[in-house]
Amino acid sequence: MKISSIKGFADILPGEVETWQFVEQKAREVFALYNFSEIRIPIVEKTELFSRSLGETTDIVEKEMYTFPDQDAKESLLTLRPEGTAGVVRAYVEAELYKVEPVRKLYYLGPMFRRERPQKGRLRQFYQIGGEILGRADAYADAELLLLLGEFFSNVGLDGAALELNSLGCVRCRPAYRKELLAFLAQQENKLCGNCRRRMERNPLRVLDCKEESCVAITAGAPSIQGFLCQDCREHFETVQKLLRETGVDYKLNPRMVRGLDYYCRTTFEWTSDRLGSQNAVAAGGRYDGLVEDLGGPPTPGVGFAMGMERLVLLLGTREFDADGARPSVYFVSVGDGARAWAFPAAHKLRRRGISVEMDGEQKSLKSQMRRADKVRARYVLIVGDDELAKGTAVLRNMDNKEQVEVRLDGIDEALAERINAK
RNA sequence: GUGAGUGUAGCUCAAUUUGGUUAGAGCACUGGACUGUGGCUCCAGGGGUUGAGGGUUCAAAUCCCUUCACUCACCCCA
Repeated sequence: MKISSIKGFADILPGEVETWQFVEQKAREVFALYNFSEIRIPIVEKTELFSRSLGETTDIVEKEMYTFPDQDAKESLLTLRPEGTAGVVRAYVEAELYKVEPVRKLYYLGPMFRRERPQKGRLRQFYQIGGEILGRADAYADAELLLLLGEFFSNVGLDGAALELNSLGCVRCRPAYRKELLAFLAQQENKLCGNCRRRMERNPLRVLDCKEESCVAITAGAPSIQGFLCQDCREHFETVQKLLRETGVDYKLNPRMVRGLDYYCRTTFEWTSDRLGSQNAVAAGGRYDGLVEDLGGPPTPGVGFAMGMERLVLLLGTREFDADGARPSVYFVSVGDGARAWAFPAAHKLRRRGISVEMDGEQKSLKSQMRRADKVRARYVLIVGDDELAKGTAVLRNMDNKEQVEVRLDGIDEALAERINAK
């Protein structure tokens, strides 16, 4: 009976993993450029961390988390992290990072878990790269994060992603808007779809995001959050936009954009692509000024984003990345037991000098060993047979230009090292 | 959680409409032509419980039922 991977959990195999490595490397580069430090946090946390930070009534907390009791303490529930921000903030508070330096720019990358029905660009274990700026309330922080993302997308060669912006207001001004919106929706409640009627109770802002045609028509006339922003929120949002314009970042305002997590306030954003099917957000995030305090830290503003790696990889495609690193420098072809006995320790010596060597251990025909060498794209082949061994020589063949020379086995590692490093 | 579509060799697909000998092809793999020299060419070979289980039938990849998996969409999100 074969065992298969479980639904929504995928392997990333050679041929595809190179794209992932490329993306990760570019991400580390851009984070370094903006002075972010990496943080590594656990994959499992207390359930309470997520229910408290994301919001009890969000879909994630209500039905998508992998939650289980710990072995010895049945009362304590654990959860596979469904997102990264909660853990980062928890760590920030727990290690009291704010005491030494309240402003922290952190990034993480790794797997997240949500038990949803898999589809294009959506898995149950999925990977995110995220960045957070903690301790800064100024609009420059928001804009910096957006610039970083734009820079990253251009560095990995992603085009066609569009940025949408909105402001959700803050604890001071959002309630008034919410009330107004609710009053508006209540007037036409019977014309809204069933979903939206449910949304009115949980999160009325979500109704704005409905794709149902009738709902879109109704909400077209709904009051806009923009009109309700308090002075501070309005100025903040205007500054963010001004900074984007000044740095030449294209964006579109989308007053209907709503985020799914309760902790967001003020600036929210989403980078989308129309090539992703229905899960079109490749990166998204926003400000979460109350979160640190909610999790037991001092009042500390924050802003962050998360990016879906499989979605990004989907967009980049498995294009050919320069696989030179995977090319062995030398392939040892040995004919005869004596030759093989010589080849094994010789390969070891070369590898210790930093030269990649592949060898055939099966003593197949010369032809098949050559084919193998060609398949793994070896630069050189060193052919050693018992005849050569007796003479103390070997044949070194350049696989790219077919030139081959006879070389002495004495000091072969030096000779090879020289030749290969010269290349 | 709901709906639809698809499951045949490692991969891409034929044969399913109209049930009928031994389920084919290309690519890939292994070997040979070339007895110690890769790619190209030619030849040969290995590889299948037709996703699984049950049913109908003289006969099932093909028809029916069940189940599983995958995919896409709803929902939601990155």
